[in-house]
Amino acid sequence: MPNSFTPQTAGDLNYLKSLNRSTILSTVRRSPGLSRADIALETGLTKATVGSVVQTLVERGWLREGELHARGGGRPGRALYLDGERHYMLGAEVGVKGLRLVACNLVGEILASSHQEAPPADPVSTATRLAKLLNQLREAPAIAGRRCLGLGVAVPGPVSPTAPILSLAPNLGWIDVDFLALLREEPDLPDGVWLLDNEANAAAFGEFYFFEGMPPESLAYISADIGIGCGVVSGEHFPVVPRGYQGLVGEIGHTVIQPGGALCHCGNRGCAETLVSGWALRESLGLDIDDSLSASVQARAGEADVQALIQRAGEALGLLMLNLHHTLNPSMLILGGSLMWLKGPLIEPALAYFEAHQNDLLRQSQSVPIKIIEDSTFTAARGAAAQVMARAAIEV
Amino acid sequence: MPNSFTPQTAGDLNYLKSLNRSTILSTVRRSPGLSRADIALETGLTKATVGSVVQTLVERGWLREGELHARGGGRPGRALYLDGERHYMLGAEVGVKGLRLVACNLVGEILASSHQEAPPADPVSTATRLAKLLNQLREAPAIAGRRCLGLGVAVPGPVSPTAPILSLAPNLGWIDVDFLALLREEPDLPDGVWLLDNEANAAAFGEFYFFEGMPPESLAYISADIGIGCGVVSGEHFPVVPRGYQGLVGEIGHTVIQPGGALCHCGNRGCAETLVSGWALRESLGLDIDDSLSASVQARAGEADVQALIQRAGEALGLLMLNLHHTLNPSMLILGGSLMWLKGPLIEPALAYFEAHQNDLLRQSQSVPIKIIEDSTFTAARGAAAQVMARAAIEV
DNA sequence: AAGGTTAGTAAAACCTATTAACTAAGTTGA
DNA sequence: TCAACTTAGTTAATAGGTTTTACTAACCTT
Repeated sequence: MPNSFTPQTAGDLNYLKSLNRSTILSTVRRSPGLSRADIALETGLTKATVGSVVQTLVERGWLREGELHARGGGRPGRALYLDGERHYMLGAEVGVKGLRLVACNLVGEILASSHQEAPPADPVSTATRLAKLLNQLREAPAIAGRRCLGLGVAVPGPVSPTAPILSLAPNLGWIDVDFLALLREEPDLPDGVWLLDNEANAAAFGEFYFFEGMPPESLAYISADIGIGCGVVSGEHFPVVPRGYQGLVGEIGHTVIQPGGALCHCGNRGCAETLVSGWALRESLGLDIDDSLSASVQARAGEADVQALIQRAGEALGLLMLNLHHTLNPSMLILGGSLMWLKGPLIEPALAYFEAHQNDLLRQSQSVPIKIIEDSTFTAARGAAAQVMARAAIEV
Repeated sequence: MPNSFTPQTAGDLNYLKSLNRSTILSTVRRSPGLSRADIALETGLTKATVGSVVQTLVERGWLREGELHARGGGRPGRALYLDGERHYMLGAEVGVKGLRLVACNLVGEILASSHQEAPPADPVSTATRLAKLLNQLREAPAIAGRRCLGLGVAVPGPVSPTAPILSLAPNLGWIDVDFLALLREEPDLPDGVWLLDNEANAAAFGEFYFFEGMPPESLAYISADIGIGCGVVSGEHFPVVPRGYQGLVGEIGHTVIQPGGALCHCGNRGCAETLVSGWALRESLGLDIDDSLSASVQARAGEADVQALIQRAGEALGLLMLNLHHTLNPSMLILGGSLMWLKGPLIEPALAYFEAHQNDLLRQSQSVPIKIIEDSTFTAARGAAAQVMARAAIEV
């Protein structure tokens, strides 16, 4: 499974060492500023072990020592943080409307980014185009002198769970593309970990991995764009993105929520995507793929049928959120994707529907936090970079 | 997390030893008859390690040596199997219509079973009733001389992911019941691992853990009974059942598939359970909870509206299966629960709907195997026993 | 300034898997 | 029939990691 790491079988002691290293790393990532003693307490490792592991991590540029913090009497502990200065990861998204790239550091800060709004053509030329942009990005002064950990690429379609291959991208017209292989043909790209993943999965992973504050137990990221996808993540020290048998985990855009409803481009009727998606809304408004949906909607905001259309789309989104809750039951929901540019008229009906239809099962327990990412231009690209970091961390 | 084990952080070397022990155990469980050398090859451990671990496992009655098998030249390997003679696990299901109990061995064979068809009253008296039945079961001759690994209890409602507490069983009228605590008050029950889980989760786990032949990567078990639930399992050596934030993973009966449809007992409209469930079908046919659904349906099989009702229910089930595929995308689907007694008239429309609505995403990849359990009387109880074994195995 | 408290380090002991060499037990073929 | 070969499994020494234990460091309280 080239796209995931689950430490499930032992082997040698190296395994244990690497396990401890990444456990400590993830402990600091989840709560920056812990001291060696804190880490020992939290992980169950001894102070001595933590001390020696931290030393190597500091030497290799993954951790840095921070300020002292005194707590009552006794020698104050030395705060530890992920070192944001010595490494970077490249993340890219091949989106339906263009290419987006970021370089970010171990803390998830974007050091440099670029985007080029022009739909990808065929896979080969897109690889060439992306390679050029990547090499331009690597010239950025903020990156100078850092080591590159690798490159993650997010794509708009399911990726095979057994190999890093994009199996189908309906909105690009690509089928079974080994995009990383194409990229490898390009000159001057950096070594390191190379990963390919679905755009929603990558975004979900990034939001979880670089979560500000203590991350939830699990998280679902709904990507509302041309189509509707969803990525799921959970796992304390080793966040895992379930992919499923055919890489279709979270393809909620094609769950049927209106039997006998409108015809979807997938061939079925009543898919969620026929009610809420960039594709369906553009269709209903008579727009082209290149037209700005939010601009058009804003321009026609006064028209009753446009209002009703967006309202219905919002309610369908709320229903999807509810169904997701009764199926995957994540600890947190994040809404992202270009549809978020529609703002209140779409989002408010969605939230209202979600709130109004909490049933007995949900009502009695703590309600689920919902976060909305208004501008998710680089969310997937940064998420792909996060996946690179997670993989590199276990090989430190 | 008393209900799950995920080996994620290291600690000491004991951890590693136990990890290797249960890895080897699960390797033999998944492919019975392997030799020590085979295991070494498959797990990546050395022959020496495998040899010593296998020795302790044989001594402790978890593995037994079988026949020799010669493959070409060279010394023949000694086949290894799980030892079905020295241990047993107790599994029980507190169902809406009665109590079901099994004692089974490490291979998943049911050594003894009993069921008592009378709806559970309040939690306390039910615990007393179950305890009596358990102690009766333990007198069975097939169990004599074996060590009991523990007791697993399956219940018809979501279990809190943080504590072994049944949060809500709408069909029993129970709320926040600590059923294991009640059981512990009863005399003479055996020690060992005690677990509580949702009935669909337990069934899913059991079907996965005791799968005949090589188990799929992941599996979803749809429990079609008074309500509709679903359990999911995946994980090679350490199968994991995701529970979610509030224990609602797989509560697909309350996903909405017909907005504005019939009123569900949960308060919402158009839940799947309003179309396909023992509850809704009895309602439509004017039956009591105690009436046999399958008998009534068979008696009225000639009536057109009954036929249509069952047909619609089957189609709703097929739609649920399809939506599940676009959300959790398991490698295998298993259908169980008392609704399966309705046989062809329900199942055929479900399978037909599922087949007919495979969309582009599904069509190009290998289709998903579907297994139907006609008689799932003891499936959940045996699954609960399987969970006990899995837990006990990591502490061997 | 002495005593108390917590943080972190150093060296030895310990434990487990590996390595490498061995024995065991079958098949093949002259 | 027997030597050569091949694969299975065991044994003893080694290596590599974590822990234990004892220590030093550094700050606060009185």
